[in-house]
Amino acid sequence: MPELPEVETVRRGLAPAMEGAKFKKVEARRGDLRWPLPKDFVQRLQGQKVEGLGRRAKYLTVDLASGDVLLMHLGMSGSFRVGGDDTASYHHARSKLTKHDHVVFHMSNGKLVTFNDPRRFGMMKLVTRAKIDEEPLLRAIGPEPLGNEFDATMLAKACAGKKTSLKAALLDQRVVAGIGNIYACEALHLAHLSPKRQASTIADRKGAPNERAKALVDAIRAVLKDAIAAGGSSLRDHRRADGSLGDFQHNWRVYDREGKPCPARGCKGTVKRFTQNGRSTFWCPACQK
DNA sequence: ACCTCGACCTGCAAGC
DNA sequence: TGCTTGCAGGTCGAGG
Repeated sequence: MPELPEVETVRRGLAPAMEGAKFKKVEARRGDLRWPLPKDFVQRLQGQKVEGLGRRAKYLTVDLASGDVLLMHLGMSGSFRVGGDDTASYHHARSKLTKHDHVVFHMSNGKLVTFNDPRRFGMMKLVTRAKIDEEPLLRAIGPEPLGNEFDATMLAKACAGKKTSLKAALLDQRVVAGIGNIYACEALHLAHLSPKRQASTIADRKGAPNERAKALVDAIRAVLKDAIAAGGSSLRDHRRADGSLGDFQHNWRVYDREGKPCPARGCKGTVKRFTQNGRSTFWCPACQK
């Protein structure tokens, strides 16, 4: 379930298992993810020390002492599992593998980190850190919504002149990083803005932000922060017995709540669903203008 | 250059 | 019970 908050939660869950440790052994059990794993994938990882785990948009970045960066994306159905200390035998560890466990990292600290992805829309790739600014997958990605550079001025400038809908603009990773179908719906609802509204209407003719742009920036920040906080608590308190990461409880306002009462204060509306750019949009026509 | 849509995959729930 | 259909949190790349 990977939009920015989920990926950030995964990053925080993986950090204690990976940072400072080396890849003792890497198993590429199934290399045909979104793109094939490079043939030197295992060789370039094994023996390398992990200096740190980062995130850019919905990508996880693993910085290696070699100067390589392991770039990973969860696609639609990717998740990680952190196994307990691998003091048991290799064969015991193997016996716990399940269907769709495509890549397994045996870390030098005994932790077992397993990537599972039924639909295989996820990906892993090795890039050179010195050339990461040239990486095509990252090059065009817009500002981090929780970073300092993201504000109403930026968002309005990115949306100015756009003929497409506000929701489609939020899903465009070049406009702002890390928002997916759920948090686009959630942020628009919190900001009381219609997903159908033309994106350019959050800016004036010169591209300067109006009140809508400001409300949307605040809403985006709020829903993402809340979701990360929920993920963090889930990581601490409700972590599944098998250590799965990337899957936790949400309390959505409108997403997947078709027919339910609108949660906005004082609104008597009902949550509706319709298809927009091939994807489900959930919203309240009564309070989202 | 912008925008929309198909394609990539598997699993699951709902309907008949 | 079994079959079919539609839908799922992403995003690249083709084509208009």
